[in-house]
Amino acid sequence: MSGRNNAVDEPSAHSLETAARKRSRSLAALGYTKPQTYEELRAVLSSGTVHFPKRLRQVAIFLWQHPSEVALGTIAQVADQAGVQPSTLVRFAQIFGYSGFSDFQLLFKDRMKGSWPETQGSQERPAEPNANLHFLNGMIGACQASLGRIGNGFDIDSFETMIDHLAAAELIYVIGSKRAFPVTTYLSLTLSQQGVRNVLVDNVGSTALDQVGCITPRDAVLAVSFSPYNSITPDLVAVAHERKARIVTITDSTFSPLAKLSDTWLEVVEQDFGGFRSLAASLAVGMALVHGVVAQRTG
Amino acid sequence: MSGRNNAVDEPSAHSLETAARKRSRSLAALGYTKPQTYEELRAVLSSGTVHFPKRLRQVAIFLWQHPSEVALGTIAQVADQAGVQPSTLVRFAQIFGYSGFSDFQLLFKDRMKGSWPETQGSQERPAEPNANLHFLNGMIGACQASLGRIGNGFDIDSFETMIDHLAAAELIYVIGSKRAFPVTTYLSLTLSQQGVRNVLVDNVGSTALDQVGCITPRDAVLAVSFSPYNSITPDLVAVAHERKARIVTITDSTFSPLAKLSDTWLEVVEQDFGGFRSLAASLAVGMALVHGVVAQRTG
DNA sequence: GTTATTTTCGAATGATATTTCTATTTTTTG
DNA sequence: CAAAAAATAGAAATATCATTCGAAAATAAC
Repeated sequence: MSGRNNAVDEPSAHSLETAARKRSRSLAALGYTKPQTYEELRAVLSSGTVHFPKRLRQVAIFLWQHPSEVALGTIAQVADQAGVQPSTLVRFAQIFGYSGFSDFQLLFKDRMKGSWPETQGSQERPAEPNANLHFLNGMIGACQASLGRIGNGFDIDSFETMIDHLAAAELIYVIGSKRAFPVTTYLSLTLSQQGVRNVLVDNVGSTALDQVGCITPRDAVLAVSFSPYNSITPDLVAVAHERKARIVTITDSTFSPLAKLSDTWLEVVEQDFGGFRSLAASLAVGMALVHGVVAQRTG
Repeated sequence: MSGRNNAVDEPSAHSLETAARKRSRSLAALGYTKPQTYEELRAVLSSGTVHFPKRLRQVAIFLWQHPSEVALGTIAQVADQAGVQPSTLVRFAQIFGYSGFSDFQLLFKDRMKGSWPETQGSQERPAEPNANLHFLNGMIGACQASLGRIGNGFDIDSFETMIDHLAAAELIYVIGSKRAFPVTTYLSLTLSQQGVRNVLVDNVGSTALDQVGCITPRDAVLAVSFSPYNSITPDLVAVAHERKARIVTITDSTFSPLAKLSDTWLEVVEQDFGGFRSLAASLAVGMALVHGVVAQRTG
């Protein structure tokens, strides 16, 4: 784990000379550039252009077959499993132009995270010329990742139950603050456009508590809340709970104070990029809820 | 990464005594057994039986939402991302009966090793029997399509110019109604959180016209508008235009009345599914704008 | 409002992991 | 077959990491 930040690949006059003299052990001197991603590494390995001696070949094969072990393990563990010395792994990494194993291992870790190289380390990104564009792409990635995750362990039963509750309600109260507010805004608008009567509890004029004070047991609450759960939303939902309304919730973890107040809740985890969080998944799920309610009422 | 192999859980006479004396902070003494797998841990966390103080709750939420970061990172990296001290992570692990973070981290690593190789292929979506689920998938598809289209013919120059205008403004007015309102809400919130002063023109109390009446030539307007363009937004932007403010716009066609009023505008086309329209692309682009403005102002 | 308890923070410490270096073995070349 | 070059293993050194501990802050109880 000791990633050093020493500058490595400046071919000084001396190193060039040395390289020439000893017929260069490093690929860099052969015109190769060090792979920046796991895929690039794989491509190089499979190209067959490089011929390794026994132990290094052993390493290459192991990396190829057990990438996750490399990502998760320490150098000692990996070396052990591959049947070589730790130093052999370091040599291998250095042949590809990395400062050492830690540096090399980041390829495998990044691959597993499936996300961008987490702007840790001091390496600049030469591929993306424009910083703003890079952020845009990152944001798009975060949105798509959030959307993609909806499928994993999606609780269909809860989803259906939520639709039932909302469809059966006399009046739907839509509650959410801060980051959740854009979501509730859109849900409320869409509900209204579809002819489903609803109240958006927006706390304009600080009247939210009075509004929820009108809730009856025949009503339902659609609450949206994300961590950190320090907004007014839990308080409002608590009131609704006391007044015996049905409560359905979209939130991002079981630790949401709303989870225990709700009749049914659905977990939707949004990804962020550089601290800016996506809302795509919550909006999609919310829209689907609205659609389901409309379908059930009219069908 | 320092996984110790010290035998841990032999409850010596002394440790039992100690535990009893200080009313035991660990769950083990409460009859819990330490979770052996990631799923068990998740179950315990979600059971809601454990009540954590602030920082520990923060940890729990982070673990819940970013398991892969925990598996791949060092304690310092994880702590940093979760916004707590490294020692807090150790405490957390110890509450569950582990000797320390390394031990605890093995849960996450094991779970990653198991889940990666198998379930990553292209699994087909088994013809959705459920109508509601079908709609959800359609909605997700619409969002992803919208996001995917951003790349095609994206006008980088306009994008940059918009950032310039907004960054140079004394005060930013954010305007958008109906479907665009969720977008402007989120943009305004994020701007404020980043320390960029802005006014969200929400027309509460029908004061929008009066608000834009205060615009000066040193201000900028960030307008968002989609077809049909029958909202109040064009009127408001027209006023801003008369008052000589810089106007930048996100809209969905050249026919938008805002196009001709704007100094710069960007086309973002959202796809819809069954009449329910995505906002994902607009949000992503909007976030990127905000990020750019912040970067330019602070950089 | 005060006291007692729990929780958090941050620096010091102890342990582990990674890298470097050198002697030795293996391979290649003349 | 001998000599030179390259590759390897293993141990020592160094950087990094995880953990502990005491003081300070926050919280809860009285």
